[in-house]
Amino acid sequence: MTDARRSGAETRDRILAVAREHFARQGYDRTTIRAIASEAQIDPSMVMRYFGSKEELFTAAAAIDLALPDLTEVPVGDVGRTLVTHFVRMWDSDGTLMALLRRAASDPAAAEQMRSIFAAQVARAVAPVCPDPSQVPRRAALAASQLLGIALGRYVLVLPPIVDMTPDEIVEWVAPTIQRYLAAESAQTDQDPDRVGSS
Amino acid sequence: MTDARRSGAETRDRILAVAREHFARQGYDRTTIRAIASEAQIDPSMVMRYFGSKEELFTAAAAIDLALPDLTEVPVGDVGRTLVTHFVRMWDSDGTLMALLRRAASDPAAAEQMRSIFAAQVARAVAPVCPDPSQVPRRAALAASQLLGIALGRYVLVLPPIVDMTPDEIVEWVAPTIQRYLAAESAQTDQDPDRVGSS
DNA sequence: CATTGACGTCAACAGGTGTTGGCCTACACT
DNA sequence: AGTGTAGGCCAACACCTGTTGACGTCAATG
Repeated sequence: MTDARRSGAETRDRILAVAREHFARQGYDRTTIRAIASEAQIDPSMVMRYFGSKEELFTAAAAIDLALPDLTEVPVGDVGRTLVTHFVRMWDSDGTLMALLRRAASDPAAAEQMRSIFAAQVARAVAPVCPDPSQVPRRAALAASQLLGIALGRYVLVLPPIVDMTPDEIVEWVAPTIQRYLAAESAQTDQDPDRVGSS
Repeated sequence: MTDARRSGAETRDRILAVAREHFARQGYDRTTIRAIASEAQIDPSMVMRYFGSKEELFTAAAAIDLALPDLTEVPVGDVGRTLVTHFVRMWDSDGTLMALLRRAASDPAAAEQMRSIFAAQVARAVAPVCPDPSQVPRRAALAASQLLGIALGRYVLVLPPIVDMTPDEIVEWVAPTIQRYLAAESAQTDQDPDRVGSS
């Protein structure tokens, strides 16, 4: 009857989109294949046929490209601001990273995925602005901790004061932190307080 | 047979202890009543009798007292350092907070619990050191975001660079951030009046 | 002694889960 | 035409989950 035959690759994409949204909103465990299939107007078995298993579906849905800007082309003093702006924008437009973060909270495999993203993308992008190459991982991790902390508060815990902040306000407050973690000469000293916050 | 009759309140505590550990390690969904009961050497139904439901068991296991120090008795400049030290020590000694954090990642009720802990304990403790009372929630939330971000990186995601840091090193790097969020005159300036670089 | 009540076990229910295999149908190709 | 194949649905399997109720059994209490 109503067969509504569809293109195949098209439904595959539709499943992926719905899956991303569900994973991002409810986390891995509470997301069911049946729910995804239902919302994608398809039979659950089709999800299996396309992706093999729930595990593989998640992996496919959580493939992430942070699309980090080339920091060598950014004035050194603007690195913090640039990164915070980038991440806030990314979180607001795509729930994929949130999905991964949620799952990482209770699944070691997803945590491993986050670690590899961190190492391959964040640490790499951030390297050129750190004073001491040997401290790149540490500085990158500190910056990541603050950025993820904001994401946690804003999208997962929904802490009202953070949710109420505009993207610009977040940038204003957090950028100096990232700037210090990445570019300060040492833990305790700021790099050049007089120049922070130009604009 | 081997009845090994026990004191009651004692087994209740045992269940609670095992539950805390499981919730902290695996999160809420992946923790099963059966597993808890098994490790506590008891029948699953006893867990229900003592706590009513898995939900209530979690609530009982996640009752948290942050035991925050009285910041009015701490030199203003040491507030950041004091708080970071306190939290790092707390995370290392008790997994309860981690259990709650993990669950909050996928369960709105646990997130709500975190919000109330935040409002009742963090915001309250932090209030006296903020310059502008109206900004207390925002400043407290920013501080919380950084502290939770570190917890996330160190205990949940297990980012090597953060795990490798000693508690003292974490304090060294993070304390200035907390200090600025709580006590700085504005987002962009450090608290030291001499360094306020106005244009 | 008898009875009560707390501590504990056992077995089962009811529902939801990922996953599988069989079957149907429309389209493209020979 | 006939045929293969990809897209799709249905029903079921096997398993695990929280939860429940009936049933023991020991100790203390009247």
